[in-house]
Order: sequence, then C-alpha cells, then structure tokens
Amino acid sequence: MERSATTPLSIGKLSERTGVKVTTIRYYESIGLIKEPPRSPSGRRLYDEEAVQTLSFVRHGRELGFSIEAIQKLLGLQSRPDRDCSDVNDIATEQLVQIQQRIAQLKALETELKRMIRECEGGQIGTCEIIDALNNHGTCITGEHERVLPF
Amino acid sequence: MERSATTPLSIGKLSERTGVKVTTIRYYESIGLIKEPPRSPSGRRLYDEEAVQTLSFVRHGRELGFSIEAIQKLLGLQSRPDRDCSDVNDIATEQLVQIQQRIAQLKALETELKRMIRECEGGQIGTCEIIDALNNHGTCITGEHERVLPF
DNA sequence: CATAATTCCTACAGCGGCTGTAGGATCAAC
DNA sequence: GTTGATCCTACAGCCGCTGTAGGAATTATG
Repeated sequence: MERSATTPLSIGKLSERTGVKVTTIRYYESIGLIKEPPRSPSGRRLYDEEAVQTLSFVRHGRELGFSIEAIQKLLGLQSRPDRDCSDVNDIATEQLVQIQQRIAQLKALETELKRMIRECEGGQIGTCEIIDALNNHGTCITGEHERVLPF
Repeated sequence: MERSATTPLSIGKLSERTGVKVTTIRYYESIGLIKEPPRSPSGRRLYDEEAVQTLSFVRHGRELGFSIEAIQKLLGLQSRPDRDCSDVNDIATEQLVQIQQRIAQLKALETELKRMIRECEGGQIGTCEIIDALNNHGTCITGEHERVLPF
C-alpha cells in the first residue's frame, strides 16, 4: 500500500487537481487547516497525494456548507478510523439543521418578495407597493423576519 | 402636513424606535447610507421622524436580504415618487431570483446531507459513510454543487 | 543558451456588514 | 455631587477568502 514516492506536486498542480485556488491553499495553510508541506531547495511547496485527498475533503466540506471549524473537527476525526463516528454524525446533523433553518427563512423572504412584486402593478413610485412595503413593515404577512441575513 | 418641530431623538432612542443598533446606525452614516444628522452643541446626533422612516426602510430592506447597495438605490428611488417604479420592480425581482437560487442550492445540500446521515448507521469512523462521502465526491447524487457558499 | 512567460514566494490590504474595544466626554437621576 | 447611563471618536476584528505589490525561480520558446 505504500507507494508514496510519487513526484511531488507544485501548489499550482495541487490547485488544478482539487479545484481549490492557489491563494486559498496558502490561506488554509496559514490558518492551520492543512499542514505545512515540505519545500524545495528554493522554497516552493511540494505536495503529495495525501495533500490532494485532504484538500478534496476540505473542498467538498466547504461546498456542503460546513464551516472551517467544522471541517477541522472532521479532519481530526477522520484520522482516527477506529473511533465511534457519532461525533461525525453530530456535526453533519447540526449542519443539516442549520441548512434547513436557512431554507425556511429564505422561503419566508421569497413569499414576502413575491407578494410585494405581485402587488406592484407598475406605475409611479409614489404608489408603488414595493416601496410601501419597505416603508411599512405592518403590511408584511410574514410577521417577524429579523436577522435573516447574511445570505 | 408639516409638523417637523418634534423633539429630536438621540441615537439611542432612534435605535430603540427602529431596532437598529447604535453602532450600526453610526456605521450606516459612515458609509453614506443615511445622511449626517445635525448635532447638539456638545456634538451628539439629533434625529427627526424622517430619520426613523429612513432607518426603518433600511432595516426592513436588510431583513428581506437586500444588499446595502440595493437599499441605497431603493432609497434614491423612493425620494422621487413621480418616477416610474419599474426600477424598483427590477431590484426586487433580482433579489427574488437570488433568493430562489439560494433556496435551490441549499435544498441540494440538504438532500446530500440527509443521504450522508441516513447511510451512516453508527459504527466506526473507518467505515463511516459521511466521512466517505466527504472523501469521495463521486458518490454525490447532486453532482456539482460548487461555490454554494457562503451561507 | 538567452530571453520571455509563467509560476511561485511573502506580506499585507480589502471585501461586506457589521461588532467590539479603548478611552474619553456629557448627560440624567438621585 | 456623584454615580451610572449614554454618547463620542478611532481603530481592530469577525469569516473566508481575494487581490495587490514586488520580487525570485522555473519552464517554454527561439
């Protein structure tokens, strides 16, 4: 299983292989998310296949909306295959809950925006229902939709 | 209609009336979103009812997910009630489209996370389907779900 | 083999939309 | 008169990057 003597990858090649930008890779290293690779005599970073794996893992996690912090935990857990995976499940479940909450919030906004747009039938701003709705929260059907942001 | 000689509000009262934090009000002023109010002899900001209106408008817009930039445009439009409201409609529609796209993306993530969690039946991390899914994008049913972030 | 284009390096600033901190000045209540 | 709340400015920090400047090293082409 040990064939680690493959030609090392430059940061650019690693970027190509994983779809993570060069600057982002360096950023991940700077915050300690991925480990510092060895360097060439001239100081260039040299990566191996394990780095490709780790970075792909990170990328996929980010795509699924996991925070850097959560990914850091997951990476730590991943390296202990004999441990119980309930911690992993907890992190994923928490992420799912947050996404579901976010969807619910955005749907409320969607409903509200649709209503505003429907009631604005074109005309002058003075009688525009969109402007009116923004001026007058009382007309909202969704009641409180506070701190829904950021996107 | 002109009864503007009401007692001026302090920034704290304005904050209470609008639900926008004091620091955020000052921030909005600093970026030019709301105008600089007159000051008391000792340099404290003095607001009137128009400021309450404007800030409520801003707050509601933010709650609906509009960017500061979009709100700035809407505020500009609002002050010209005789103009056609199609620009307003465009901004709101664009916002709606973005929210709908965001919902679609998040739903894809939700599906994916649910699948991962469902297939992880508890056990050891070495065989955990969640970790496996993160390692191996190929198992994703959603195909490409890139740059869905940030939240 | 010389030159040109590309890749790489570090360090730091900036994005959006705030929030928090430090260190004061002023105001209202008792 | 004193305490405590509110206000002021100025600046740093949050997340997760992205962009810039100014070099050094490597690779591709003539």
